[in-house]
Amino acid sequence: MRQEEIEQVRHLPLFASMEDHNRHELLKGAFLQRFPTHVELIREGEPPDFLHVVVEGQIEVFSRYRDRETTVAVLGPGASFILAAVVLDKPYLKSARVLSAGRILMIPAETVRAVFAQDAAFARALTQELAQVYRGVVKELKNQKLRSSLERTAAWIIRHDAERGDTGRFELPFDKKVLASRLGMAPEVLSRTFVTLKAYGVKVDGRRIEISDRSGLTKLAAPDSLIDDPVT
Amino acid sequence: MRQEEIEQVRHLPLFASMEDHNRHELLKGAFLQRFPTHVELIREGEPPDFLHVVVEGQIEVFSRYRDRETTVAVLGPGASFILAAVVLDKPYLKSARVLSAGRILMIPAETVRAVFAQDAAFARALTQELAQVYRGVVKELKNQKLRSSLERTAAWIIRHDAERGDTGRFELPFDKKVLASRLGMAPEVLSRTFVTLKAYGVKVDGRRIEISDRSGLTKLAAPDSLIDDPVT
DNA sequence: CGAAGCGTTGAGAGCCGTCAAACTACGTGG
DNA sequence: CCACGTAGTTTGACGGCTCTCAACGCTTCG
Repeated sequence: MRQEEIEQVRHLPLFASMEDHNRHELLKGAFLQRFPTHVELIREGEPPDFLHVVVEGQIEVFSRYRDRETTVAVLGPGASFILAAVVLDKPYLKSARVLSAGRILMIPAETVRAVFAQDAAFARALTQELAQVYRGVVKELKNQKLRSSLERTAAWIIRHDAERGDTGRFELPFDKKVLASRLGMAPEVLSRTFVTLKAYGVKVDGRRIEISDRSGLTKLAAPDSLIDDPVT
Repeated sequence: MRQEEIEQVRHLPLFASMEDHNRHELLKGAFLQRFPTHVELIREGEPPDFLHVVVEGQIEVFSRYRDRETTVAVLGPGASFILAAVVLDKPYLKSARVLSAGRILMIPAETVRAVFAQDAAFARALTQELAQVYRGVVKELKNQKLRSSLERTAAWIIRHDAERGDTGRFELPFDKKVLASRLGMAPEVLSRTFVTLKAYGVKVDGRRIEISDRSGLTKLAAPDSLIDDPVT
């Protein structure tokens, strides 16, 4: 990795507090790799070779079972993935593919574990990172088990709007097909859900979403900070 | 805590590798408390006060939303819970109640964070523990999103039988009501699912389960180590 | 221009939840 | 020891949610 590239990633929470020479150790064996759309970066069941960090672009994390497939998450810059598999040296539980082209920082799994064993600050950063993502999955599990498709969709719209500054209008960051899978429903169901949401003041035109009756939508979704809030 | 009680918990993976004086520090402020059935130990939304470790008995971890409720996990001896909330000092995402009476080790959250900041071995143990439970929730999310009720129930039976030594017969460890919630369905649905499973050689009599056609059941459930295997 | 993929819509079926009633198991108090 | 109440479980009826299959329009791209 070039010095300039290291500068781009050293401020990520995962690396920020660690000792300089350990960060150097960690990053000197790393690659910053470009990937085109559709490439499958990792495949569930395989042993972990690299810790991946999204630097640019969008990554879809998904999982297969029989002939089905579901999207677990869509990651943007700053997010790392398959950290737990790397730490425990156990097979990936999820696959990942490039949704929109970008660059991925890849750190050899062996190096991550070695530095983890040496650098206490890094170990603590990993703990915090894992605690964070753990809570994220728990929220997603609650979202799935406790809400209907309509509620999940409404809640997603409110949350996504909030992340974009509560302007009441935004563009879908990826295909509806992916959103449907992410929300745990068939594409046809999402399509019909959008139709239903018209009555709640949600206008959908292609990728453009507009919220005209926030209170009605909020009443429908019943947002809950213990499910929807990304920071709590 | 008495010395004798400390002996009972010091060998848990969470405490095994840490320095003696830090373990002492951690445990000296801890309580080993008895709780009767039905008591609600923690309530989602509240700030974390103690790290809880099950020493004896059964704990149901669940979550509420609107007038609904779902069981996230049922924990037995050796399991800790709400570790992530304690580490990050953020509100509990889940509630917990006593399913069958027992004893809980309660370590003040403040102490956990203090020792975490001091003892590198403890920090690493936390990382591993969190990585482990993280993977557990991911598997559960896949289980929910990728399988039908029938498949989840069949897979649960196979897995639970395997944990008991593949004898082909075992007793439900808790009420069917709880199992239904754990598996993500209404009690009535579980009841009907058991009826359907008769055709696959599963006999249900009260709490007694018997598997007579393992291959048929396996074909139905399509067990997947990346969903069902507790150690992978 | 044609092919391929996405999104929408319709039709139909199956899965799942709710409500209600009846039955069972269990523990408590008389 | 029995009567009773409570909670868990089962069953039926019903409706709604969600999935699948299929057809069609639209956009994109080679």
